[in-house]
Amino acid sequence: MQTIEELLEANNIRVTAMRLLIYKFLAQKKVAVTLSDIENAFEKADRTTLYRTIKTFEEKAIVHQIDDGTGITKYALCEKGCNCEIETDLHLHFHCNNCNETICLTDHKIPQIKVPNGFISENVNLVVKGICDKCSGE
Amino acid sequence: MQTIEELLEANNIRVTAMRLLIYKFLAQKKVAVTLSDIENAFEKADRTTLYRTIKTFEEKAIVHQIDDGTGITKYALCEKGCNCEIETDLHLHFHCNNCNETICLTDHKIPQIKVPNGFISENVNLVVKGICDKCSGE
DNA sequence: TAATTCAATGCAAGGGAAGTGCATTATTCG
DNA sequence: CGAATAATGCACTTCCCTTGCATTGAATTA
Repeated sequence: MQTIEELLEANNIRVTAMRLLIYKFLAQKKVAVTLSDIENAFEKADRTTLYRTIKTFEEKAIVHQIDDGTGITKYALCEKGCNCEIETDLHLHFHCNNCNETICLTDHKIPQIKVPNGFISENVNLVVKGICDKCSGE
Repeated sequence: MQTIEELLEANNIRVTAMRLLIYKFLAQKKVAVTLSDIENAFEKADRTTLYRTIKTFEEKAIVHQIDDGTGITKYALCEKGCNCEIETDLHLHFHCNNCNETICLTDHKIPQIKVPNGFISENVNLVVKGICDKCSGE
């Protein structure tokens, strides 16, 4: 088992108290979060610090960005099955219209998409919108 | 052949000079445009007017909104094959990483996407990113 | 240990896009 | 024509993203 400290160091990210807290917050969350979500969770911290921390995590490929169509960027930890640094990896995200949460479905792959002649597909961003399991089950 | 005036009236949109110009601008553009694009094309007009005109077109279902992941909302005219008022219609858009343009591929349908048990899919937003035909052909 | 260096953090400010309230102008209808 | 309603223009606000710069803190070296 790898500690968070080891994980950060393995990705060339200097370990600080703030970064450990932010990582734990992301890990505990099952859904993708906005910067404001993180901001509300850590009222003591400055927004800029959170912003740059997320950017650092993104550059070091332990976090990836999600655009679910709400207009606000969301972030989620990369998992084992999430090879988002690889361009051909096909992301699938689910956005719930009821609870407004966005979930990363790493084990659901996207089928091959056909594009017209002359077009070169490098990346696919797919967001399915609807009702999530929590909201539909009640 | 239907004139633009007739088309607007058929959709319960009052005909004004501004609206005709904006419609023509959208029709002449092959790609989806941002509000700023329209703003730059009509420097005389106020941004609010353009904003509300697009909103009106959207409500009357002659324009649809596209979220291509750039963070800026884009708009495109609905065509015959574009039944975007129907929730089950599957939009497919192509975003060129080179020229930064977004194209509406109405004749390319999206395959059925499987979601986990308990999830209800209502809508699918799919953006393929890569190089468009113009940029790849040179 | 003390001094130096570089990264992380915090504060302030700016920019862009979306959206709203209200007055003014234009259009439609009686 | 005159009244009512819609469209337009102006001003302003909010929200999110981003950057510059000063300060703090950690690590490295003499």
